[in-house]
Amino acid sequence: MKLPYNPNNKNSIIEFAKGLKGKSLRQVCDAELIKNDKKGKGYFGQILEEFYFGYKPNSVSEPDFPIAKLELKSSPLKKLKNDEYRSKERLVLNIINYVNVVNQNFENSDFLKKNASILLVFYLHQTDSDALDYLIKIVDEWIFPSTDLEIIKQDWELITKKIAEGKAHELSEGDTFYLGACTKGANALSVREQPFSKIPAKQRAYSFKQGYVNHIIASIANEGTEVYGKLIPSIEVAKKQTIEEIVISKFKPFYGKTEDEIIKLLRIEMNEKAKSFHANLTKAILGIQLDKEIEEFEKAEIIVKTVRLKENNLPREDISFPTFKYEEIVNEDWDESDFKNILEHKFLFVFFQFENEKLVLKRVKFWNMPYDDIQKAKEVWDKAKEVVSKGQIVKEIKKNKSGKNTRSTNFPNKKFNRISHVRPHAKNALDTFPLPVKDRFTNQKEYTKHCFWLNSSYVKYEIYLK
DNA sequence: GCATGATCATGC
DNA sequence: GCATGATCATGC
Repeated sequence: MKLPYNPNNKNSIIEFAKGLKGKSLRQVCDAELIKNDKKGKGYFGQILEEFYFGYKPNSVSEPDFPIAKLELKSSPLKKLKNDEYRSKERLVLNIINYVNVVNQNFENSDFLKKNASILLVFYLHQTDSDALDYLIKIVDEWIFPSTDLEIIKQDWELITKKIAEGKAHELSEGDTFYLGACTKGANALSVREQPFSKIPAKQRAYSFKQGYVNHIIASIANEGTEVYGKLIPSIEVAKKQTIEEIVISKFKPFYGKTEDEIIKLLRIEMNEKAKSFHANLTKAILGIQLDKEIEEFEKAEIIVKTVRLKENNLPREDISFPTFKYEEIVNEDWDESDFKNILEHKFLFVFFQFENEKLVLKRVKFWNMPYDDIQKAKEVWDKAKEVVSKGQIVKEIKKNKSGKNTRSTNFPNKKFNRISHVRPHAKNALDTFPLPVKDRFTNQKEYTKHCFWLNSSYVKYEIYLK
């Protein structure tokens, strides 16, 4: 069959691909040829390859168009309330071959051979419609900007190092900045061998973090770049220092200083009462304008947490995460859960400590939860899911001295698990989410919003003091 | 003094 | 109006 483009010529492929813009697969492919027997996640991509570009999907380590050195990737978008587009998820690339990768360097790696130049096709995902009807929004080639490539190289090297140390089974997305090692396979049983350990490791693929994909979308659309401030000023700096080193070197001069002293040294005006005070202080120390977001943090989806320690090094408060919806958690699998997703992020902790009633900057620390601890935190999630599923949230209702009702629950508390617990996180007791199953004790169809918390003792011993 | 239940404040 | 980061209040 003669193709309507030259598969050996990059420009020809890209020009042909642009014919997809504003269309759906049903509009551009011969609908007669498409059998409706393929469903699921990879369906859009398979139809795109076979019935638009006219080649059979394969899984070789070369790019999809080997002569033109171009890899084809399609990925879903979601629409925000303000009509802007964002990536619906991470972008999954080639599977990591644990055995081979330890003999490669970045420049000759399977990863770079396959993904140095990517033809991206972004479509708008719609929950209830057929993949053939998804509207294709963005079609363009993606080549890494040089500073990004430097970060990705460092990420790739860190992943490779972990495998070379026999720790492929401990890989986690939070280990790296832009390029992650995400699990890939039908289920948790999808494992493969690793070269320096007998422990089977979960099958993983290289992936761009969702935040990085959003950045790709924004730069293709050529918009939104003015809302970012850069941490890395040039490729020369990127080659010399990691993001981690840059951040720590900017904070270090302020270690041991009080908040007031830091503000004076930075010569900035700040409202110390403002809710955003700590976020702004972090930006100011990093040399980012207060009205801008930190580009590298957004791309790497780094979660910044400011912690105020008591004199005994214990955080004054546990650390909260967003509330979870009861109706969602009962239908979720751990692997797709919001809680696991958060725990796989990279965090930047900024530790202040009370000394003579004043807050002093102690240190900053990049951290991501070790694989074993994520497994342990799953027990808290499992328990919370069980309690909601069985309608067994409320354990007891008591009146306190002032005559107010106080309920105790069966949600996992601090004693249940050393890492995390579940507690209310609401405007007040009447601020609720609907329940999938009526609560047996109270007969209520809704319950006060709750969320997962990180135990203060865990933060002290496993993050601050380690 | 900590664990647990509950709530506040700001910004979008 | 709500999500989010942060904090308070009570009882053991």
